[in-house]
Amino acid sequence: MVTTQLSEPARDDDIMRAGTLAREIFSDVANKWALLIIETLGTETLRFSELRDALEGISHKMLTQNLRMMERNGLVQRTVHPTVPPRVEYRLTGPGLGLRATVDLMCEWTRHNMEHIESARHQFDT
Amino acid sequence: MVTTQLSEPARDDDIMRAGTLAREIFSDVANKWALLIIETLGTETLRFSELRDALEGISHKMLTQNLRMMERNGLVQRTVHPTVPPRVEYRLTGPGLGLRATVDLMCEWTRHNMEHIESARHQFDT
DNA sequence: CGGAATCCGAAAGGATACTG
DNA sequence: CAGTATCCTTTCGGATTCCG
Repeated sequence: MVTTQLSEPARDDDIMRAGTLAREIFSDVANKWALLIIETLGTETLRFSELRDALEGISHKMLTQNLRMMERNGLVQRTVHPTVPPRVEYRLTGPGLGLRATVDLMCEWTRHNMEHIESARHQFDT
Repeated sequence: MVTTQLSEPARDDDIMRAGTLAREIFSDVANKWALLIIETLGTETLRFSELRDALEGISHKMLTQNLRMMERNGLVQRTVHPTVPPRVEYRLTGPGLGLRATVDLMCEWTRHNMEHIESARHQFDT
């Protein structure tokens, strides 16, 4: 019985293999709310409530959850002003801004292709 | 009582508002498996089983589900060869390849920033 | 082989209430 | 105002089985 595996051709994106750090980060990043938060923040500094209002449809819980995760990954910086009532502001870090550039392109792609996609859907649904 | 709202400054990414077609498409696209499938397909033509093997960790069900959705959105083309056993091949369409360009950048960003992210995580977890 | 359908446990996510 | 915790419903997603 042969249990040793012949090593694969090792494609460049093999780095996205399951269980790798890259795949884990990608899974954090490649989710609807995280990307929309990045897009909404842009180059601005926004308060928690401003973000919540801008991101229609997000719940209080989802917003805090995603902001925590993004802060942990060093994508957003969280600043607490010790006033009363408290004022907490969020803004993208350097890496966050870098990621934003790619998200911008994805949004641009969406705007540019939505007509085509809609017609593809209608055609498929028959 | 004033119920009419003063119209907002109308930022450009207001197009991603909840309930819009753009937001809906973005939600389809901005998910882990869809993006990994796009990245895996690249410019190749792959069979269902080849895709499943390449995408470590995806289940039979998730793969079909995502491929159906992506086919419906016109991102992938599905070709059935009427042989026995059947042979089904997938490849990115024009729009799919366009989206792939942005996903490539996102993967590149991940590779480039993973060290920084990992240290940010360790620092946060204290 | 690729796909559909079923079942079922796990996880996501909303609503609410409470705290500093 | 921002955040946490709790409860509870919905959805996700894996395992399995059957069909072309």
